[in-house]
Amino acid sequence: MEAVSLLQHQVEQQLRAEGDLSYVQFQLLARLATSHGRMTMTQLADGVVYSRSGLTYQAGLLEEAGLITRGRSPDDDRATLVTVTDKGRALFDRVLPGHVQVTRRMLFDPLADDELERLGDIMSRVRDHMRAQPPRSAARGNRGLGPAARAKAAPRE
Amino acid sequence: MEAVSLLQHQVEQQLRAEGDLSYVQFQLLARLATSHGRMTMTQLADGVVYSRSGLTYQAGLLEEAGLITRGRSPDDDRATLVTVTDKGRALFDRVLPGHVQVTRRMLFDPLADDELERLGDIMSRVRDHMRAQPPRSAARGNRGLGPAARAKAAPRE
DNA sequence: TATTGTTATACTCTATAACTATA
DNA sequence: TATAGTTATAGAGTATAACAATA
Repeated sequence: MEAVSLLQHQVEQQLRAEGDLSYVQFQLLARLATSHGRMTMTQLADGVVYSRSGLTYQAGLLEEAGLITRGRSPDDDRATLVTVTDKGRALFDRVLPGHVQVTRRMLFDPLADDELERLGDIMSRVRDHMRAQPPRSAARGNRGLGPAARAKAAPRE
Repeated sequence: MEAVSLLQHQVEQQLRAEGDLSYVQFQLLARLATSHGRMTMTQLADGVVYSRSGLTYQAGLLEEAGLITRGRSPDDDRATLVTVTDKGRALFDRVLPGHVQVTRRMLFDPLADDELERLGDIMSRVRDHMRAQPPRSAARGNRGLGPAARAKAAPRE
């Protein structure tokens, strides 16, 4: 966990310094820039964010910054389709090399090839296992964000 | 990173539900409960927190909750010695089993013994490597919290 | 001069609940 | 009745800068 914390911190520093992005924002941008077309908010949220309102907030920031666009879906009038703008793509492209560099320097460099491969295998399996875990509290009004979101627990007080 | 995110989220849920603790607070408590005597704020911060004020804030919460005590160090009048109270130890003991259970269920269960061992080896080495990395911006007024803290970058604006 | 720690402050982010609108 | 998304709001947490006190 300490290694992860150090990595996350460094990654966030780089993203903030070179693109004024949080890691969550970078992930959202990466999803959109990597995918072909548009995505709904729900699709976009999956695995990145644990509440709907959290995504709305982040999407609001990204839209305000001109990195994404939101519009009604023609298929489903309830859904919002999110698209990366050229500016968004440009920012992603501008930030990505530094991100790769940090990741490499911090995580990949000290590992031998077979170790890195093994790490990937292990963590992929762990991820799949976690996604398949039944949520602890399957509270109502809290569905539609995938397994990760559904794992959200009861209110604090 | 997704696996880590899912794990962290579940761990935080458990700690919040069973002990009303954040993960940072749990880590601080764990350090103190595990160590024999008292620790200075600086020692306590190492590897857990990235700013002095952040630790002061968290220590304030823990003290207010009666989980720790802060007092002047006899050796160094600048330093603050932090001690776990009985209540703090009790809370840690109460929360720990659930923490172990979550960790086991989410992370350990899907792995074979040798895989878990390998994961430990790999991540330990990664951690050591990261700790040894030279900070990107060795800004002044930002020392004394160990390598992790020193990695802190320039102000945002 | 450097280090330890605190405080004031500003800001980011997250989450719950309530709500609108569509399927 | 369920789902998609937004809004209002409250609260937790973090970090910078300025500061006081000691080494």
